[in-house]
Amino acid sequence: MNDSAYHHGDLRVALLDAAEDDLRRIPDAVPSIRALAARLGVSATAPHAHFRTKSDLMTALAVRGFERLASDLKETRHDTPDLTALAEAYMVFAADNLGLYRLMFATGTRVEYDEKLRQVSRAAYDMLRDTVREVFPEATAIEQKERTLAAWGVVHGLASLAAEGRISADTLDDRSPRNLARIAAWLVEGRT
Amino acid sequence: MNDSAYHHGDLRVALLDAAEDDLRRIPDAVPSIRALAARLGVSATAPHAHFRTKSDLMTALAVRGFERLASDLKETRHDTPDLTALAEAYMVFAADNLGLYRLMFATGTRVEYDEKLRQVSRAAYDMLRDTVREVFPEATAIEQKERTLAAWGVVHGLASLAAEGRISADTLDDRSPRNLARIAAWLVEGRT
DNA sequence: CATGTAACTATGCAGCGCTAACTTTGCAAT
DNA sequence: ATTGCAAAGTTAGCGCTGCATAGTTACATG
Repeated sequence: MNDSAYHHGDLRVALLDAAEDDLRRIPDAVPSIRALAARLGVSATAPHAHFRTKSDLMTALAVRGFERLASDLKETRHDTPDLTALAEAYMVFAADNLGLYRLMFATGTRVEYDEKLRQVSRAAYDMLRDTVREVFPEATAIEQKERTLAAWGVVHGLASLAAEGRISADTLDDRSPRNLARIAAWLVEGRT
Repeated sequence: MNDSAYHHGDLRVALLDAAEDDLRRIPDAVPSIRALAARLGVSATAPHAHFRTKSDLMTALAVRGFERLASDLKETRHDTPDLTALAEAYMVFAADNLGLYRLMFATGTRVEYDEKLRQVSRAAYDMLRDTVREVFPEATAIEQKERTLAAWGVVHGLASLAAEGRISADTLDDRSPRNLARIAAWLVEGRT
């Protein structure tokens, strides 16, 4: 609430915003703490007061990512269970937030060590689980579990492959999020 | 062939071996050139004569990874087309070569800029494509393409999620490569 | 008004990738 | 055999990184 040199106001949020902005502009580069600090006009070690390690900053960033992803998924889901629409929202998120999406599933981002992260990533997963349950109401509990996991796998797999540029034009003509979602949902729904 | 201080013998291969060994021992850490050089008893900049940049070293490592993956897949495939067996070989490779597998699909590893890398990763993909074709001989060309991509997506997706520790015990009881492969193949084959 | 604490600065360390200039070695052509 | 040259390796050094430590400032609270 104050713009004097000291006490930036909300450096914590400003750091996350700046990092996310960097990630959006150059998805291939991992933002550096020092560069973020310089950009915000604070000393190189100021961020350390808000994030003990760089990993903590990245985890906080991933948390925001999962919150936004869950929010996006929720928006498409509230009316009627539609696996294709849900998958498309997922693909669009991955494509529109490439750097952030990579970070969310990066090696350094260890779900098991951060309760908040586990919570929000679980929330996104539950969205998918509920939809699968509604699409296959007659399936056994185990089948629903396995189909949910398989659905997550194919959606995340295709999104990741697309994100890393692993799907060549030769492999698939239309590599749009919409088409990738169609293929994923087609497989999960078991059409032939 | 010579162990004098100069002319290590085959520093290039030794670097790749050492890096792979590091990756196997600490899958979460990216090997540093300087540390590799120190371990091999050469100066910090000696590797530069064989790999212009670190990215080049990583790419070469990824190439070896894809060669081994393709070789593993080939071994399971030569007799009869079996999606489950192929998927299991994939899952086992990912689990047994965690660090290397991550590297192969890491952001820095850009298939589009390295002809050799494109070639070997394509070879692994073709293995999957051929099996899908044999399992669904009556499908149209487009359907085969899409099912192959979907199969790759679910196999890679589940392998990645497992590799990053994203599948909790609550989500799936048996997280063994074998069971993950079973689920992936089950989805691809369209059983209900 | 005193004081403690959260937020920030300054300094410095070790490690990183990479460049540049130089030295050693082995091979190949004369 | 000698020479010349390119490949392989060395040393020195730059700029960047994350992080620890110690000191400083500002605000909130008694």
